[in-house]
Amino acid sequence: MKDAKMDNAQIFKALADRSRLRILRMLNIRPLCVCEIREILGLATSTVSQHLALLRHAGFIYDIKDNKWVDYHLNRQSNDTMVHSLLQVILSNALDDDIYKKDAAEVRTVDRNALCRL
Amino acid sequence: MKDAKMDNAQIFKALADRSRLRILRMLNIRPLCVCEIREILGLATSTVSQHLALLRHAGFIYDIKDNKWVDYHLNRQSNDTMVHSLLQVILSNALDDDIYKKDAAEVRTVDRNALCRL
DNA sequence: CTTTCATTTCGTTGTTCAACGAAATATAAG
DNA sequence: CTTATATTTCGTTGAACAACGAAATGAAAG
Repeated sequence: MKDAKMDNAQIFKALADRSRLRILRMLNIRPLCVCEIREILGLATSTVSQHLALLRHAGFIYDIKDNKWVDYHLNRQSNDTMVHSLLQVILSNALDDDIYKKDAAEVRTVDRNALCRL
Repeated sequence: MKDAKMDNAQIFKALADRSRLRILRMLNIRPLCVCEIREILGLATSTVSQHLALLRHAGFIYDIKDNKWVDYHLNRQSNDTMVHSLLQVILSNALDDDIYKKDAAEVRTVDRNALCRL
């Protein structure tokens, strides 16, 4: 079942949060599971799950159940031109955000097998 | 005095509102004063003024005092690459928004001399 | 089948935000 | 200078939102 087409303003609302922008930019490096994102952002699991649901409804990401974990992927081929263009803008301006470098480093070193014992 | 450089998320927050998106797209047709925008959006003058202040702080628009009125202009040459790209995206997707056609027609017919007697 | 564990959903709480009208400001006209 | 008018600022109110922990779900492991 497909997500209903979203209002322009709702798409921007999905992006109007620092944590969600960080998530999108981290997913550009590689797909991540909820607990990896939780670890890097330092938020409660339930909060991260909420953020991911919001981004998914807006069409920016999708999830793939992989036995134990749920992997979240960037939706690079959105058929919504607004979503597609906005994703481009966000990713190409990642380096302007001071926290991005730190997040990127953590994405590369985080190990889901070590940390997912909440 | 220049506006301080804004956080990425704050820039998106400025766009995360239906009325503000409508304003940006209307200003793409021609500069407008507060009371013209108030008339088209059907909001209180103070509310419109607030929206305009927000968009101005984020760098999307600027204002020019013109004797009786304050004209708001689209800032098409922002030196913030994020702001510049986002404006492009918003304007080029205007036709996807159902209300845009109606707003555009009103922008072309509204007469500030007739309506600015609040 | 029961336990374990990753994730989602639910209910709550404090904060942010959009809206308004009233008061303040600023500027043009009389 | 005084009035009129366009806009901004202020204070308030109700709605939306981000955060949390607890409870529910669902799937793999024992």
